[in-house]
Amino acid sequence: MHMMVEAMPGQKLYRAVVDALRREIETGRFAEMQLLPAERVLCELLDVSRTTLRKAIADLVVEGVLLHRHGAGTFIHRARPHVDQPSSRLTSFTEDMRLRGLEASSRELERGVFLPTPEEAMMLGAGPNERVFRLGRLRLADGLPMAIERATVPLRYLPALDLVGASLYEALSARGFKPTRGLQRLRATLVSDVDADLLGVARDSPCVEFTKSLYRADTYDFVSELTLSPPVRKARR
Amino acid sequence: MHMMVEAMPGQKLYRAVVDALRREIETGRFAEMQLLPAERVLCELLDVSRTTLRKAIADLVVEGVLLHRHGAGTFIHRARPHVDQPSSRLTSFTEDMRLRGLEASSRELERGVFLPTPEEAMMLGAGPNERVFRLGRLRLADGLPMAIERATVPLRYLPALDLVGASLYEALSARGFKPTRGLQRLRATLVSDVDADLLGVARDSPCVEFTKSLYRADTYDFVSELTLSPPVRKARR
DNA sequence: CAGTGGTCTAGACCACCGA
DNA sequence: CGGTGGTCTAGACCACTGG
Repeated sequence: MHMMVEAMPGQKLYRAVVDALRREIETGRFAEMQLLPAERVLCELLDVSRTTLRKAIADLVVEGVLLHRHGAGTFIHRARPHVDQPSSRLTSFTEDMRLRGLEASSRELERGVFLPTPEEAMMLGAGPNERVFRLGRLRLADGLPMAIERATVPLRYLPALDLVGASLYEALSARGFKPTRGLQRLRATLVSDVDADLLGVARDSPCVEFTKSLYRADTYDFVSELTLSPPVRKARR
Repeated sequence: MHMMVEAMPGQKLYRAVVDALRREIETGRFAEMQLLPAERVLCELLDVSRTTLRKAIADLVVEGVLLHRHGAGTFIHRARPHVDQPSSRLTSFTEDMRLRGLEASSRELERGVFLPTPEEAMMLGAGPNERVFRLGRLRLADGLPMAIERATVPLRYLPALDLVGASLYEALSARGFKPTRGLQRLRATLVSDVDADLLGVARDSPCVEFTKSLYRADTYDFVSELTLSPPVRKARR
């Protein structure tokens, strides 16, 4: 009856529970169900403590798979409106441009392994000596520079570097890391000299800086993007 | 020696611990410190179980106040680059415009208590009968419509409605809810008929829809914003 | 009211960091 | 190695939901 939640050595029990629950919800005996069995029932089924079970459930709630309702029960979040692919943002530039009738392209600016800047170390929660992978791209629409995308991610989350192709997110996904939640800022700022040259605008031009921090479970990485207040040329339809 | 963490009746103990820690970090005996005392030490100081203490610490980590480092300790996140006021986004329109040399203004479109749409109910994790407060504003720059901001928040997170002034975030903060993390989407879309009229553009004009979901701890609310691909008139400096 | 999730406790052991 | 945070347990009581 155990529903089998044996944690492989080195694996955390609650992660095994997360997997087990996800499995049962998607294709197992909880498929078709809208309401998860009560926690105390699940504890017996899975043979884990309630604390462990709740830790697992909490993860799935953050993921958007489950939904708590205090005195009512834990619900399975079917038909979620925001299933957004984790990669949707990084690929969306192309999509955005396409919908405006512009052709998107990009030029790689920087790619490699570095020591994090103090700011990065703080944002990533990484040690000052823990190396990070950095990828910077200039984004163009119909050949016109539109944005600069930068992504920095602690090395430990990445597979072999030569496997990192155009999409950093694919590489992350391959390792099982799917950034799904984020903290973001959007604010006016002044474009730096170097960035100004790249974008082909006068330095100190007003710009919108968009910084997005993605994190997953207990850790996170971040993506920063600098978008020029559009050099929109002509109305398009 | 207790450092006084008595939870008022009806208040959760770990919230009291959160407050106590925040106080000590900002102006108390942990000011100047970079490394928080060990958890087992804090447990004795505060006279709470380690579980409760960790729950409190976890909240502060989510808030960006503290930072975990496994075998090393729990650090105080001083000089955070992203201290963003929770209200920064909602007020940032004004700031953005100011930096571009434009004068920002706004017109209130909608304000009141409603039943949530099914989509909202799902996003907010609210019951279909739980009422929500909704606030919509048209944002203008030098009198020109630039964006539509909408915010929806479950009523239970708000104080008396007549206390909700121009800033929904201030009202939330007053109740101790500080949305600090978010999931966001940014995508190209077509502006709806009504919105098109409001913005004074032809319907089906290309637009960028920015949807931001803010959540706090175990629940969340959301803010949605629609920004017109700028009707930029003339270069400004 | 019975049943649910939410909080809290005390204690044990594991995994990691740094000197 | 000692000290730190991370996981896990078993059990208790509180707070809310719904019929």
